[in-house]
Amino acid sequence: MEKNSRQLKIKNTLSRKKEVFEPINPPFVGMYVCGPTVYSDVHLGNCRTFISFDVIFRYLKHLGYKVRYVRNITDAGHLESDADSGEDKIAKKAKLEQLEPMEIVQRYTVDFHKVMDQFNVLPPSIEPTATGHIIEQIEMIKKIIENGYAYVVNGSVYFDVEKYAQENDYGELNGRKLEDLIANTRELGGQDEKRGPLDFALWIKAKPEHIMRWPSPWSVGFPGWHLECSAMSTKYLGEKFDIHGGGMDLIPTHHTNEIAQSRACNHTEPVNYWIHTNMLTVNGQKMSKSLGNSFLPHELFTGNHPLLDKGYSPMTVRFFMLQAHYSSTLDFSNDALNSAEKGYHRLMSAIVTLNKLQPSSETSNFNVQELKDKVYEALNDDFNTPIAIAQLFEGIRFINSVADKKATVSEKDLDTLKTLYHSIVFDVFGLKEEILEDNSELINGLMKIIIDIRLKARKNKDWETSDAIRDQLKELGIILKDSIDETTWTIQ
RNA sequence: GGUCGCGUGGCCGAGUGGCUAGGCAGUGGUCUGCAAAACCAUCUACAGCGGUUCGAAUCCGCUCGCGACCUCCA
Repeated sequence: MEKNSRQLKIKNTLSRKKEVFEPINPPFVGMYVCGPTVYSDVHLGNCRTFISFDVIFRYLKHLGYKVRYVRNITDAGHLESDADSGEDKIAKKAKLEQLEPMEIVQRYTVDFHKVMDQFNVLPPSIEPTATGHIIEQIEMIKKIIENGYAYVVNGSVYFDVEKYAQENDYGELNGRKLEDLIANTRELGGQDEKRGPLDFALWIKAKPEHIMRWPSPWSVGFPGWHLECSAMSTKYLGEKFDIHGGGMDLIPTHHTNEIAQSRACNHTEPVNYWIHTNMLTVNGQKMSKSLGNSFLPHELFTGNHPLLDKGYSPMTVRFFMLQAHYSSTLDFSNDALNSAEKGYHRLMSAIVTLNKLQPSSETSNFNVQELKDKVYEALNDDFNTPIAIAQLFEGIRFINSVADKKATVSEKDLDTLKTLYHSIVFDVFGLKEEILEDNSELINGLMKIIIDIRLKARKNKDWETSDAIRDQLKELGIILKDSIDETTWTIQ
């Protein structure tokens, strides 16, 4: 393999270029991803982001890096609007349902974990919560004030963007000029406390009716949304760490402000590589809660949604997402999901076939090493899973041909193939076998008896009986396949 | 309005200067009692116009269409 293709390259939002990945302290890698705000069910767009970063996490580990992956839970401070005057999302929901805010947080955190588990997303190394880090956030605000980048008004603390922008490039992540940003700011009510239109809250004094509140040097109140990520990433990954990720809709405000806060506090660029995932779309439009076109995971799994013909399994959906690059929009449709379902089954059954394969010759009539190189080349090129999958499908044709005795494979190549498919498909892509594995003695014994009876019927050309057995088993979800020398079965 | 991005064959979706992406669907064949699966072959492309180049889906310009952000959103 070329040395080039061995190196992992990452598209960095900061530079807008693909850069060779060089961790600060190899083999350690610090990665922070903005997690969910747990005030309602996760929708599928969120899931796409977490699945994308799960693959990135898995691949980095596969390459031998020791990754500390921090993904937060936002359980306070996320307001309804960015005017810093709206209600806290959690508190609002709590009021609506007459529950403690922490009951809301608990319910949707549990639900979130359950969905992540269904998608076979690995838990992060650390999953810190905003409410668990109020002290860290207060300390950070103190420093920012000391450094002169924040001011206090009526018990609330605001970040001074214009002051910051005098010495720093505020728009370095979103590529916009300060004047343009200011020119495009809408006049919003409730902003009278802010000096500049781009200033944002670090600490917000709680109104009397606000139920989520903590004491601070400035007021009894709560932290601003952007602050938690800066405080927690600094605490667990240091003032400067390797990778920060999230959905691309976080670029213009959340991540831009995160950088500003961190720099204002620690005087250093906090992140080397920014990775942003693109949106999931429905009929070409961004899937979002406010547009009402979002799917909940369980609606997708069960098919219980007006836009869906049927349900699709978590692994089908995961595979579907991996067939597109994380940085492209991905459009949701029944046709696309159906194709993905079939493709996923083709991949999985090829692995079952591969597991049973025996070396058939001293040589292989397929370049297995080249296949392996191409798969890694693809993944090293900014985690290009669609290309890697395409390569795996090239290999599947070979695997099936060997099984059909139309091609040969050497022992060494067979080993390489098995290792490649297992490590990429299961370890890196995080896919798993969904077909029910029931290898109990009883079932296997029963199936052998049934297949033997049917075999006799077939030898006697009693097609009526043999077809009846096959049809009735199919109704139970057991699929029989007659090949030349044997009949195999699978449970679906 | 400002900033940015996109437009690929029936559908999804890679690819950024010259070599078949891939999946699903279709067509023909092999295999098969049939079915399924599999294998082989094969069809449908690069929004439009102009430019650069020996050569462009790929670079540049214009036009048209779509989207994202600028308001909470992964």
